[in-house]
Amino acid sequence: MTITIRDVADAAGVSTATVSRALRGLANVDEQTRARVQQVAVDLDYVISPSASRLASGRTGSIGVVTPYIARWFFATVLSGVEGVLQNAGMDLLLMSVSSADGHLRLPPAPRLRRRVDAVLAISLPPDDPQLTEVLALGMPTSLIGTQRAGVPGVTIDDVQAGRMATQHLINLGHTSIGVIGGYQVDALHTAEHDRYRGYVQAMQTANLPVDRNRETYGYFTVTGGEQAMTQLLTHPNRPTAVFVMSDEMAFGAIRAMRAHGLTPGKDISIVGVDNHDLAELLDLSTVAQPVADMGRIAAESLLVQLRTGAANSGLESLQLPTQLIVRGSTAPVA
Amino acid sequence: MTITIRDVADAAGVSTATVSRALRGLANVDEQTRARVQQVAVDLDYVISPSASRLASGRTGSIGVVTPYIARWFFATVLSGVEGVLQNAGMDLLLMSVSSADGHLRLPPAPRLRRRVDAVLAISLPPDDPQLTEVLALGMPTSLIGTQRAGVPGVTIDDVQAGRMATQHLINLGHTSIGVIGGYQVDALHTAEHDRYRGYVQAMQTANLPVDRNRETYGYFTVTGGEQAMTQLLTHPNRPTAVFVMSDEMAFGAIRAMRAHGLTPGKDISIVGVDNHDLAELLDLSTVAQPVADMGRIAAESLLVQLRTGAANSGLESLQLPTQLIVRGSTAPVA
DNA sequence: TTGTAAGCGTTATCAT
DNA sequence: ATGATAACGCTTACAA
Repeated sequence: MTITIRDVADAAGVSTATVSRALRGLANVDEQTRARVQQVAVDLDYVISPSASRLASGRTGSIGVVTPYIARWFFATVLSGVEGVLQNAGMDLLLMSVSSADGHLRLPPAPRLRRRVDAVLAISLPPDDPQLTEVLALGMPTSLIGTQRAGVPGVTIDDVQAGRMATQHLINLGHTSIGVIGGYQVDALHTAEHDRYRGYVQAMQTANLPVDRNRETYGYFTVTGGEQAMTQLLTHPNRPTAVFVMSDEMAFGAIRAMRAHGLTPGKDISIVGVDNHDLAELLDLSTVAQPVADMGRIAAESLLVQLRTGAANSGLESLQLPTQLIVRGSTAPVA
Repeated sequence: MTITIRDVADAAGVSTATVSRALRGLANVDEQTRARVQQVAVDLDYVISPSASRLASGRTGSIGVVTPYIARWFFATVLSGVEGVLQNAGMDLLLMSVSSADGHLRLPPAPRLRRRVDAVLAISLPPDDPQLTEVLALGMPTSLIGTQRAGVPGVTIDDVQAGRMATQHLINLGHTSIGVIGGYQVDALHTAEHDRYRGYVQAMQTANLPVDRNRETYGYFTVTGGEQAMTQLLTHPNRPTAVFVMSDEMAFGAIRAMRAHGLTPGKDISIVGVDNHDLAELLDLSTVAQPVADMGRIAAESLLVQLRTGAANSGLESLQLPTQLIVRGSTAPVA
């Protein structure tokens, strides 16, 4: 019923081995033969059975993308970059979310990944995350996006620099009382937010400005989280005149909080975010732009290279992409 | 090296057949035996080979999600709903984007889907799209999200009603000169935008208001597209006093265009969108909310049912989820 | 360059 | 309830 390599072989008058070689573009196949086989395959509307191929070859031809979120801008944008590259390479993309945020108790990714993918792409998993550790223990090529871990290739931006740029921008505008809205806890090691915080501290200290932990809040990288964090800052005794927000989405929330308090971004308090979200321009938000889709593309390509090279986690170390400060109306000289 | 069902069978002192039954929870297995087998499997850290299982059973245990976009809010949100359900059901999610928007000439989905998934979930593919037709010709269970096609189960909202609600809201506010920003071409049959347009026309005609095609523009469902469309409307001889925009993202662009012209949403021109995008509230945008993540969840669940029932496209017809008008500051009584 | 044939690790049929 | 064993459809040494 379903047509197999056997049928193609018979129709083309060759062996299944030759069909296999011809169709996969291997060398050592007479071009005449190859052409004939290809033609027959098309005529018969032959489609290879991935399962059989995988079983026989040991390769799955698919890569797993592990991400804590799907619907958030950063993750969706990275994912779209990854998808483009993988589809182009003829690889299957197995999408797997890890995160109990939506209530479900999810199985750890490692067991779900075993034997079903050739490589893994992990988006913004904290480098010390035990789930990540388990995945790495699987021993397959792995690439990290947004975070760094020794010995594992990946793509990030220079988060320290991003934090420094954003903060320095505020300092340059004359601000001395500068607050921070982070994600969860800036103390976690090696995460993007920690690095961004370090950049903030560097800039402040270089300018001999006080780093006041009372002006540090967390917005959980969500709009509403940012709104709450900003509200907290606004109700603080001596509120900051400027705030470095570690993501645009949180900054959007912060802007909303300001409006609720009758305050105008840029005019009353300066706000600078990170990402250059699609809507940052619309909201006139100053931000440190990062090439999100490119991060996905490049990480995916690096993974394909690892796969071809055969060497797991070899050679390619962590790559840092450039960021760019984009000044808009949400930041202005201190009154 | 890699441990197989054979190893488990030997260690448990049973045949591979029994191991297979025991581990899959089939009936006709002594519970004592099952328990022992399970224990051995755990001890040996046995993981089934999906390829072998698929080859032998003919089922892939994975479903393909076909979408034109990944990074756009609606699609990413649907996708996250789908992913949650599938992961919960132990199904693999194969993500496949169709769209030449990012430059790549992509292979049609049907050949890429054949023999590698058990079912397909298509997000917002026009019902008359030849690619969709090819996918359906594959004869596997398929579910549509956001569009309807005779004989194919799916989940949508009542787009006619959505268009009517939005428009009627503007009419209720006293507007008589109402423009439209659609996606591509509202003439395409059965697409969401066509239905929304029909709803608009219904409302206008019921109110004895003129439907002026000069006040119909297209924003390609993007922010910048919406901006351009709005700009076009604004530079029109007699501009509308209110605009029904078929998606929030386009509405965001429209708002930006208004600002560029020194106009304020709600005050100078009323704007109502569709979606209730995460940032709609922030931008004070009135909109017709649709339960996007739910659409993904429900469609995925319906697909799982089809898979279990075994009947392709049987029973379950298209399901419509309720929408809700959310009134915010971007719509106000006509001056 | 091409063919032969032994796997690859399950599932499922048919006995027992 | 359990066991033998024939598929499942391809890849890949090894031969020729």
